[in-house]
Amino acid sequence: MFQPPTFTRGSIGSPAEATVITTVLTRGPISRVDIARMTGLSQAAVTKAARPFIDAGYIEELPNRERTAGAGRPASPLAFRADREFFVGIKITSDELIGVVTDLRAQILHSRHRTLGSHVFDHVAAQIVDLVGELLGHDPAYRERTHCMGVALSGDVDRASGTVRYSPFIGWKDVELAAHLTRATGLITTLENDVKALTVAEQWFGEGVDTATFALVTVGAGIGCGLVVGGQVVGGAYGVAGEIGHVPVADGGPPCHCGGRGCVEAIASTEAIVAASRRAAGRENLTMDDAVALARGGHEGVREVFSRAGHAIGLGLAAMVNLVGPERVVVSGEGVANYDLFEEQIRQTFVAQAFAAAAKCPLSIRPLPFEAWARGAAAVAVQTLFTL
Amino acid sequence: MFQPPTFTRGSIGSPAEATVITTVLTRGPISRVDIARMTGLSQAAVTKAARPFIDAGYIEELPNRERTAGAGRPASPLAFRADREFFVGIKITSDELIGVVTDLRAQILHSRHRTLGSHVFDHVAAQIVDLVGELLGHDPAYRERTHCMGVALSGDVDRASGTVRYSPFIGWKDVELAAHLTRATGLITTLENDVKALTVAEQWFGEGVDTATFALVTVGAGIGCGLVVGGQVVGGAYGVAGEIGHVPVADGGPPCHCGGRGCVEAIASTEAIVAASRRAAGRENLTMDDAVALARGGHEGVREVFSRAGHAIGLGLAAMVNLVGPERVVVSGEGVANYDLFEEQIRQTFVAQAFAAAAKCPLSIRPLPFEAWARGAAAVAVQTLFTL
DNA sequence: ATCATTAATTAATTGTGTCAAGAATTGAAT
DNA sequence: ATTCAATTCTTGACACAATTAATTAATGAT
Repeated sequence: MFQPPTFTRGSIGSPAEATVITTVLTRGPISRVDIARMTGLSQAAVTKAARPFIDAGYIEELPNRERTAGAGRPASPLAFRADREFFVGIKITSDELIGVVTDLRAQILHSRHRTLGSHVFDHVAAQIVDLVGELLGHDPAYRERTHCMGVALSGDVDRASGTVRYSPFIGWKDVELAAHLTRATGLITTLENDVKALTVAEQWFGEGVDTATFALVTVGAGIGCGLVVGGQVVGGAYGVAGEIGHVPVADGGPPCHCGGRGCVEAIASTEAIVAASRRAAGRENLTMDDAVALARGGHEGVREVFSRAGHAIGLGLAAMVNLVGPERVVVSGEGVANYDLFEEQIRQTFVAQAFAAAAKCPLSIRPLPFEAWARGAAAVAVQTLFTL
Repeated sequence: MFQPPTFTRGSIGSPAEATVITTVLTRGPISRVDIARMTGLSQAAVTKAARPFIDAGYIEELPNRERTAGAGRPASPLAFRADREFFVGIKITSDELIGVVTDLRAQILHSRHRTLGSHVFDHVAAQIVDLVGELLGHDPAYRERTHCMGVALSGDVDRASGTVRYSPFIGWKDVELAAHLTRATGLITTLENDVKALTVAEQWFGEGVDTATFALVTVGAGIGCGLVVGGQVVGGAYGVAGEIGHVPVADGGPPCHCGGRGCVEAIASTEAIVAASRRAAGRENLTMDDAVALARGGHEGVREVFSRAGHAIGLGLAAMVNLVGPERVVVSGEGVANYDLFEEQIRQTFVAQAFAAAAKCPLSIRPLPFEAWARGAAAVAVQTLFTL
C-alpha cells in the first residue's frame, strides 16, 4: 500500500494503485466509475486503491457541482491536490543551470537560472546543490513538502543507476551524479536524458496523455526526438535512440559533427542555419537573430536557407513516422518561436514523403520556453514517485 | 489453467503459464530452476504452471544426461514435444499461395505452392481452403493434430479482428478473411501482415529470442521492416510502421510509386535495380538474373547500380537504427541470395552514418527462402495459441 | 412518498503466486 | 557403508490482490 512518509522509489503498493494515481494525475478530476471504465479495473478496486492517497492528502474528493446526467447518485470526482508535494527540476546546459520548482502536475511555480563557470564535476555539483537551496528557500512550503528532484542533461544517461555514461558537451564519463546529489541535497534524485525527460512530461501532462505511441521532436541547437512506443519511452541499445538529427536525408550533403554526411542536424540546427545564412548574406559575424530578420525582410538567399532547413526536418519527420508510426508528433524546441519561417516547408515535405495514411499523422508545432527542459526533469521525478 | 481440448485463443490460464510455456518453447530444454531464475517466478510457480502442459503432452521431462555440476539433485529439463501439434502457415503473394505445415517450433515439415489465377476473394479463399486440405492430407497425423492456421499477406492487416483493411497488391479492402477461413477450414485462423509475421518468427524462434528490441529488414520486391520494441511488435497508427522502404534517403532522387521521391525502395527494390540496370546496360528486356550476371562479370555500370542500392539500404538502416536503437538487425529477403553484390556497401554506409555507439549494432545479413514467409504465418498461429 | 438510476462501499470469494518446509537425487567426506 | 552437503523439485499453508455480488448512498422523475 502507498506509504507517503517513506518517499523511496516504490512507495506504490500495487498495480491498481499505480493505475489509479496516474489516471487521476493525468486525466484531471474524474469519478471512480470513470476510472474503472477507463482502466478496466472494478469499481471496488478503484475505491480501495484511491483510499491511501486520499488519506495521505494527495487526492481529494470534489463536491460534485455538474449536474449532468438525469437520475442517479452524483459522482464525487477525485482530484489531485497539486500543492500537496513539490518537485525540483534541474536542466544542465553547456553554459548554465536552469532550475524550477513545480507542483505535482509539473506546473512551474518558480524558476531560477545560474551561469556555469566550469564543467568540472565538483563545481557543477556544488552549483546544483546551491541552486536547489535557493529554489527551496523561496517559500517555506517548498522546503517542507519537497522530497524528489529530477536532473536532465543531454547525452547517454542511465536512469536506473543514476549515472552519466557519456555526455560530450560537458565532457563527463561514468559519473554517478544522482547518488551524489541525493546525499548532498537530501532529495531523492532521478537522472535522465534531457529529451527523454521532456518526452515524459509530454506523455504525462501534455499531448501524449491519451496516446500509446507518439513522438516529441526538439529543434534548436541540436535536433532530437523522444519516442514513446506502447506506453514506454524507447531507450535504445548502445545509448542511442530517437536520433532524428542524425538521420541522413541529403545524400552527399554537408558533413555533420557526428562524422556522417547530410544529417538533418547538419542542415537544420541553429548552428547550421547561421553558418549557411552567413554564406548566403556574405556577412561573417551574422547571428541567428540577424538571419531571422533578413529572412523576414525578404532576403531570398536566407529565406532559401530556412526553407532547406524545413525541408530537411520534414524529411526526418517522414522517416521517423514511416518507421515508428506514432499517433501524433509534437515539434518543439528553443528556436520554434521563429519557426514560422519554415513550418510551412516542414508540413509540405512531411506530407509528400509520409507513406500512405501516415500523412494524416497530426504535427503540433509549438515553441518551447527554456524552462520546459527543467520542467521535464521535474516530471521525471513525479513519475518516479508514482511508478511501481 | 491451460485447457488443451478447447483450442480457442486464451487457453492459457495465467501469466505464469504463458511465461513458462514460452520460455520452454524458445529456450529449448531447460530446467525448472533455470526458468525460475530467468523469469523471476518462484520455483513453486514454475512447477505448478508446467504441470498442465506436461499432462497435455506439450512438454516432456527429459532424463538428465549431462552431468554438469558437482553435487545436488540433477535437473530434469523440460522440453517441448514439437510434434504434439502442427500448424498451417499460408502466405499470399500476387501470383501464388505458399503453404506449409510446421511443428510447434515453426519448423517446416511440408510445403506446397499453388499459382493464383485471380484476385477475386471467393477464388482466393477457395484456393486456400483447398491448399489446406492438400497440406493436411499429406499425413494423417497432420489432420489429427492441427487446430490453428496463420495467414500472412502484405498490406494493412488488423490481426485482432482478422480483417484485411487494405492490401493494394491484391486489391482488397475491409475483407474479413480470418473469420471466413475459420469457418471453411475448421482451423482457428489468425491473420497478420507478412513482415510482422516474419518478425514474430524471428522473435520467437530466431535471432530475436534474447533481445527486447530488434529489427528485421526484408529486401526484395519491396523493402520492409518489422520492429520489436520492448518485446512488442510495433503496430503503428494509421496502419503504417516499419516502412523503411519509404524512408527518403536521396533528396530529389527518383520518384517512388508511393508518391515520394528518393525512397529506399525507389533505388534498391528488385524492380528499381532491374530498371536501372537496363539503362546502364542499354538492354530493354534485361532481367534480374541478367543484371546479377553482368555485375558479377564486372560490368561497371551495373556494378554501380548495385552499389547505389546497397548505399540506399545502408542509409535506411542507419536512419532506422539511429531512431529506434535496436540491439541487433537481421537483413533478409528473397534477393539476399545474390546480395554479396552489395553487402559490403550496406555495411560501409551503415557504419558511416550510424550515430556514435549505434554503429556497433550487429547486422546479420542472410538469405530467406520463399517458404519462410509462410513459416512466419505459422509462427503467428503458434503465438496465438500460447499467448494470454 | 416511492421508484428508478447511478455511484460508491463492503463483504465474500476466487485464484495466483510466494514462502517455508520437506522429499528426491546425486557427489564428497568420513 | 554412512553421513553430510548441495541442488532440484514438490507440497501445502498463506498472503494478497482483484472480482463479484450485495448493500448503502444520493439524486431525479412520477
